[in-house]
Amino acid sequence: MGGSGDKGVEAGAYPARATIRDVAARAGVSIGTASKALNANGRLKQDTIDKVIAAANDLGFRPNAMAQSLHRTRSMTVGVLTNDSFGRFIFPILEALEETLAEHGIAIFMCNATDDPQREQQHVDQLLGKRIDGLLVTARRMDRRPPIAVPGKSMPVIYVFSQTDDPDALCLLPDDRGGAALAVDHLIATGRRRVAHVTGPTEFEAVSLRYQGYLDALTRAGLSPQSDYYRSGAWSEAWGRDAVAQLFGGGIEPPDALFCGNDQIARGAADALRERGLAVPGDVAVVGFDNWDVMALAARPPLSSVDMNLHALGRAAGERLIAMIGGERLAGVERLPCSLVVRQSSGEEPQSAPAPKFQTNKTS
Amino acid sequence: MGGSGDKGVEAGAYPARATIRDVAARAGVSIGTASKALNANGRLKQDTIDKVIAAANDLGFRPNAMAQSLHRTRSMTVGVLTNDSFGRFIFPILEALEETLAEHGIAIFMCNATDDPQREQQHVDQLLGKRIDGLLVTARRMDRRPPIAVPGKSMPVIYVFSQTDDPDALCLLPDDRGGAALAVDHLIATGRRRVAHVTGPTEFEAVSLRYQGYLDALTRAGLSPQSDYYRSGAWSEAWGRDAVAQLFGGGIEPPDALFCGNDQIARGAADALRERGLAVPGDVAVVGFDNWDVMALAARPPLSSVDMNLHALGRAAGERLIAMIGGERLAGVERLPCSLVVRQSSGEEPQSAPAPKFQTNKTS
DNA sequence: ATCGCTTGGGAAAACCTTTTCCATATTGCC
DNA sequence: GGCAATATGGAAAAGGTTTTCCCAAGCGAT
Repeated sequence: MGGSGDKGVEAGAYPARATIRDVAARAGVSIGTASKALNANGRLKQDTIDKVIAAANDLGFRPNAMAQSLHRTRSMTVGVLTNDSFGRFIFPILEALEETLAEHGIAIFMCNATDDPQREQQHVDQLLGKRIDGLLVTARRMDRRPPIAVPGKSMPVIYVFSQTDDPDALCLLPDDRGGAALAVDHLIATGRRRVAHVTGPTEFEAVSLRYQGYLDALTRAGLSPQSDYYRSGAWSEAWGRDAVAQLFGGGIEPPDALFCGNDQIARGAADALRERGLAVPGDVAVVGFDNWDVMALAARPPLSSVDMNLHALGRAAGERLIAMIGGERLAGVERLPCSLVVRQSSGEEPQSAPAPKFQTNKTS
Repeated sequence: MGGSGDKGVEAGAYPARATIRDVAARAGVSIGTASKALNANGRLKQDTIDKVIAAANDLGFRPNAMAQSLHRTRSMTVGVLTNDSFGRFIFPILEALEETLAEHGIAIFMCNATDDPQREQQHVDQLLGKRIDGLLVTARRMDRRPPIAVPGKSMPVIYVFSQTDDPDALCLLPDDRGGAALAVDHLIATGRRRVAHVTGPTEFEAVSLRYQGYLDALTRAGLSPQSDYYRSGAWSEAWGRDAVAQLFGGGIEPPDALFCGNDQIARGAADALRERGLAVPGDVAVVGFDNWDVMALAARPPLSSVDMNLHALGRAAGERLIAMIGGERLAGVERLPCSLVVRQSSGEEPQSAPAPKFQTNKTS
């Protein structure tokens, strides 16, 4: 192993990597021939091919992908630009995305702009220089982000878990509305009639979408929504506890179910209910949103929760991006189905069977 | 904006990006001159420079980084290989790393091997082809991972938040032992004398290191460790609650302080103590580890906790990598200091002042 | 008017690989 | 033995950029 001599290497420098020229020299052939042997391309004697491959192995040769890309049309790289610093929602998406793209031999340049437009522009410039074949943008979800300026529409751009106004862009999001409806359907199906919705700050689009889903389900069941039962606050456990104090502190008829905007609120609510002497799910059923294991499984009892299927979202993003790089034109907003994971906080009985999953219909 | 004609573009294809040849043609100069103008390199008339820059702007020209790297020695990219899927510990590290490298114009290829040695090898091969200038490896921390095989030691490799046996490699880790001692010192300094340690599975090196730090602090204070006070279990809230039941259920003299191996254990313990009618910190002080906001801030009361300063770790990793790319030879295990963040779970009184921070000494 | 210097800009090599086209050598056939 | 056809491998261009080297023109000085 390792046959490259260290003659002339200055202290501290790393040895130059073998080129196809070195391989050709060692095999005693021309570089064109070496290339053909390594790529099984031209018509060569088996003996020659073997010689070249042996030489390449001896030298630990790896073809220089940049030189290759230079006259392929593709660089086989894409950029991922996150606006928010990488958060817990982005991780599963990224993981699935990386997996999907790696299957196609595509590598990912990872950039983080932390909401600084200037840094964002620098990153985009750098990525353009790298000749990425496509760009994937994720951001905090509160606001629609301004579109990325790609000169001359020279490559496909996908916004995932984030949205923009550019009508030519493709945006991939979870179906918050459908997911919420799924949760409330389930609560109603298990006999609850007074379902309250405790959720996060109204500035989030997700909050209004989930509220819509909540209304959808109530309407479908012939129940009339009650304004006392809609409570918006922070995305925190503390708010979940506060909301329970408000809802169960007298003055209004207490709900028999809580659909919470996220798992932290749900967990806070569950804690507060227990501390009030109310049984979950006996007296009040609770369903959260996000299916964040750290919260949902640690809560007492474990929380039923809506799963946004972020892994599937990431995989879909990868597939769409590959399709677009291949020339397909996709645009618009695509919402992918959520699932409901039922655990004890909404079940009649503690269940031991694997939690059933229901899916929202995929909406385009 | 965007002057490149769309003549001859097939449906679905993306327009070719402008090259320096296009710029030169538009400015009426040779490509060599165009290059010099854009890089402020040769001796050119100001007028010529202006013409070239104008042409480049018109065309939205970005130099092809791959072509540039072809005859620079540097590709200005590094690889990041995670072994564990990206977890919550890796995120802050990555963020700081990205920030540090971006400041130096270095881009990151992100790879995830999910513990599959074959996928890992594929990724390394791909990265070698991309001619990355350096490689950064992170992994789950339980075990020392086998070293990455880089043919001919042709580039620097850093293991961050993970360790390997390769004596030539540099490993960057938090100083678990010092961090633990910091926590226990603090408990002792605030008057606690019976400090128990409730921690995670013994297979984790971090568990034994933190235990060492716990012993260090006790010894320093002239307290003799009591074996009943060392409890190892899972990294979960449930285990924190169980441990409290064991420690306070009778049979042994109850401790007056708990130093927990992570924040989840600490939170579970705090909950269990409260439910037993014991005041935190009045009767029992609690300190966690990780300073994971989701746990530490949501606990009642908010948890004092040891912070591993992962952001600093990521930044250090970036800086070391840049130094090594520059030719410096670094190796061995470097442990970076942890901090203690004091909140109410260990304070005498609820404090309103910003939490003080103490740092462990940096050990090399 | 000639020499030498400075200034401005072009030509071409180099970086690494692939691919097309050609040249040589070998074989088969008449 | 001479020809064509095939098998094999080389030469060179292309891809985009930087950089070195060189040439031409303009200038002042003698």
